[in-house]
Amino acid sequence: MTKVLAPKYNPKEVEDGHYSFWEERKYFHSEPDSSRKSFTIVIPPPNITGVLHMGHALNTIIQDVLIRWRRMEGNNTLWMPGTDHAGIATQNVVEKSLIQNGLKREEMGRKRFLDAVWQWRDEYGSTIIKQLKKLGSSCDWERERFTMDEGLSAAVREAFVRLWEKGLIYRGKYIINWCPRCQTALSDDEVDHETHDGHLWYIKYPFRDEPHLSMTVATTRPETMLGDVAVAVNPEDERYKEFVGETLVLPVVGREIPVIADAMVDKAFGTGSVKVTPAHDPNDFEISLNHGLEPVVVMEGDATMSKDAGEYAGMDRYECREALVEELRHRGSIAKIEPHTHSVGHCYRCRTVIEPRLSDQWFVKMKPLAETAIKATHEGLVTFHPARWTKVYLDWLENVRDWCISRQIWWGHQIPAWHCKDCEEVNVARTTPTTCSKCQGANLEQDPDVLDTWFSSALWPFSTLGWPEDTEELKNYYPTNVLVTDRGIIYFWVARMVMMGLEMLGSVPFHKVYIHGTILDELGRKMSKSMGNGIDPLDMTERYGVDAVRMSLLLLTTEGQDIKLSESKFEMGRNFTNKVWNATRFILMNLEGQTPPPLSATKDAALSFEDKWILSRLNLAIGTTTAELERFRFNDALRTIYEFFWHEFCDWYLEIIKPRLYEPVNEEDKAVARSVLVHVLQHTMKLLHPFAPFLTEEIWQTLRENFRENGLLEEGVIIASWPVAERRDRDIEKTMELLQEIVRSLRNIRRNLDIPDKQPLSAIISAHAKTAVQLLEQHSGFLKQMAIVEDLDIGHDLSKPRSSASAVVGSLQVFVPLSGVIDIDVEKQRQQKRITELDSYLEKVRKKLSNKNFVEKARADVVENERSRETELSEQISKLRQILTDLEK
RNA sequence: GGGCGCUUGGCUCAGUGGCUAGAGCACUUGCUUCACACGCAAGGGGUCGGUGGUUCGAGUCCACCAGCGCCCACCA
Repeated sequence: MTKVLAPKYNPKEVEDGHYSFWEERKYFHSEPDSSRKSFTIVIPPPNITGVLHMGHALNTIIQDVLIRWRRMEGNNTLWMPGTDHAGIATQNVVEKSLIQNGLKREEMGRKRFLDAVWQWRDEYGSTIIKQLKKLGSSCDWERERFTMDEGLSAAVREAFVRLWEKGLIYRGKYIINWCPRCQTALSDDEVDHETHDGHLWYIKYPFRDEPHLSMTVATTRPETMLGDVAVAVNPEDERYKEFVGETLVLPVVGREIPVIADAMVDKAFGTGSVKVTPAHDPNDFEISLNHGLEPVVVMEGDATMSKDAGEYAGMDRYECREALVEELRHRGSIAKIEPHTHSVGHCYRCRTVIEPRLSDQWFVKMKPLAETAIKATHEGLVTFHPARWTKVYLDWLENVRDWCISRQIWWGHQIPAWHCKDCEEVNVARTTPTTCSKCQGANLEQDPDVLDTWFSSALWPFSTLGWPEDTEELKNYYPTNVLVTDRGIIYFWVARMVMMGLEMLGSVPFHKVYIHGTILDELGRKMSKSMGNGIDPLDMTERYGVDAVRMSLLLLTTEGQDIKLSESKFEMGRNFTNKVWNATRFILMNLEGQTPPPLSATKDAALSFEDKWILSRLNLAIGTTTAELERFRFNDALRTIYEFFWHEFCDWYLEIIKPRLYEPVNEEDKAVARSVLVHVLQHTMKLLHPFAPFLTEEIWQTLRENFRENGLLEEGVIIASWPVAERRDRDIEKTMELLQEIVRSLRNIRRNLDIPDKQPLSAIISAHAKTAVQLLEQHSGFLKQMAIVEDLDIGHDLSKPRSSASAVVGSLQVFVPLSGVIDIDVEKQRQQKRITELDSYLEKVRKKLSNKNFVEKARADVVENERSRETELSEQISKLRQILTDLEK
């Protein structure tokens, strides 16, 4: 008994069921298997604090398409999932929630706080994973990893120790980026620069020996003058040469500071003389090293002024700025204040203005690592898609600075270094040491800092596969094939993975990097929580269905271009899911519960014209879809299927075969049509499966339920094989094009002359060539049916009946005699318009052909093509002119 | 300051130097036709930001310009 489908596709009814079905069948699971080609993607691990947004959705859907497609192709496919502990972000979130319960991190202590974070993680950390599943992600969930789980933590330690042993990790006192709110160091990449409208304060520093004279320095941060230890000028600067070596007195503070010469000073900026604040500015720190100056720290970690700030101690940095400027103004020390636009660093996690701070930190020496990565990239071992990102990535590697990896937070991988309290030796070890390697003392204390989250992320492609153990997984799945991500983390993540992969395993972690576009709102702005301009992907899946969301996004995904998204875009996908659903419904209804023989059992001779045509087009669609997927052209791949299914299969094939189904000339012909229907449906469902897994699975299973016994579903119960393109028949495709054109021209006449859709026409088609007459006669049934023509007269050089509408199709003429009233003016207008149109084409063609250079230099086939176009166009025009003349009689 | 991307019909976007520049949405007209009004059929609408160049031929390559956007930079 045939299952009757509802007239509308209802995604909600089927989605959950199919997902758990796939999981139960272990459809997503992969085991190492050296006999098969593997295809691996590691997911960009979302933060455990994350909530799914459109960016994740797009990223995930793209990976799922690639994975499902390659799986269907027969690869041993692994999509490795997991989450990232996201050090600072998570610590911030948990701290906030604890504060609501009156709990402060500092009061709780490290151990209790970390317990609370783990608890939070167990409770909320898998939210995003559930959301990824909702989208249909076919990850191997049995292998899910977390950057802080045991195995990955071991990998982090191993990597750290190896780098330390090679001298690629060092510790020291430097100026780093400090977030006063998160109270931790950040790497250069974790600082977002924004342009601010600020001021440039010009402050006069008097000479000690001649207090009525002074040097003027310009600064954007007057409060840091409390920590000034010198004034520097360029050694080449004639204006100041004579002052080098003199002593100035720092206003308000009263400290005596020297005038020094340093090439780092830009003569052209400000006054050409600059205050030197080593503890609070990276350049000044460098200058101080060259000149042996002792830094004066005037600010604490929370951006309040320190005791060395004298009377300003305890004030917030901006409060201090205001008070100090007021004081300077009062004393007459301000020469002038100018408006000044400059860029200000902000913490990428909390937006607080970054403070350069002098402190002890751990660093990775990047140059040697970068060089290896650059080399591997030049050798083509890693390619970017689109290719332009290669340059962005290489530029970063070439100018890379050392990476500050220590963070003064608690949530993360604590640095595997133990400080000996007796001899100050730093013991770096894979396992917790009990005695100092230098003095054998047992007074060891682990470094309190944790590692930058991106340190563990950099190991992700192999730590998730069991490294540093020598696992079967590593042998089978590493290097992975494709990395799919967004341009925002090329430096943070992609480049560092390449470096670490090469350093730890000696090979790149992936061969291709696909960088997809960013999802923007309707106005082209980034979607953000604070602006409230986001579109919630889960809300969209509720309203339109997962497959509709997937297909809509993929139809918008051109190679790497940003996507301006609005809710209405999802209608495109939903409409298509419904179209597919209804075509299936139609097919099932017309199979009447009977099982057609597989197409392979049907003789070619039994196939009719339209059968051969649709099969030829199917083969084209299969080939094109596959080729476009290879190139990461998701929109073109899906558009191919969309076009084929909707505008060829539904619009033409389903329509033309209706009589064969409803009033068949014989049962065999009906059975053949049914076989073709099922064949095309099955193959399109396969092609569509990576894009719309739920819909296609539902249809597949419905077919199976109905035809359990017939061998139509050769792969069993899950869509599991990718179709292979077979031969096309171009002659048939060409004939079809002609027939379609004739049908369209007849429909056009009908509409233009206001003939009701159902009223049958009489039509005459005149051809000059005998072969054309023959061909058309063969297909007269097709024409009659599709254009609703009752009497069709096809013949050699037939003449136009007196009162009739006409059209020229290729070398043919189509006439529709109209016994009743025919509006001559409408018909004349129609013909005139067409003549004008063709005339302009003809003009272009003639222009080309009259160009001697074109005829001589252009490819022969191009010239030949233009020649035949000229002939055809002029013939068409003259026929149309004749028609027009007749009308005027 | 440097780099990159974008500018094609009303809107959102495709478009591998040469098929009459396409699609979805919107629009117009006609259809409650027994798969689908989340539909069917027929249409209207752009000369591809500007200028110059390369070429037999440019939306497609090059240069410059303009507007929009993104990224990078030790702009005291």
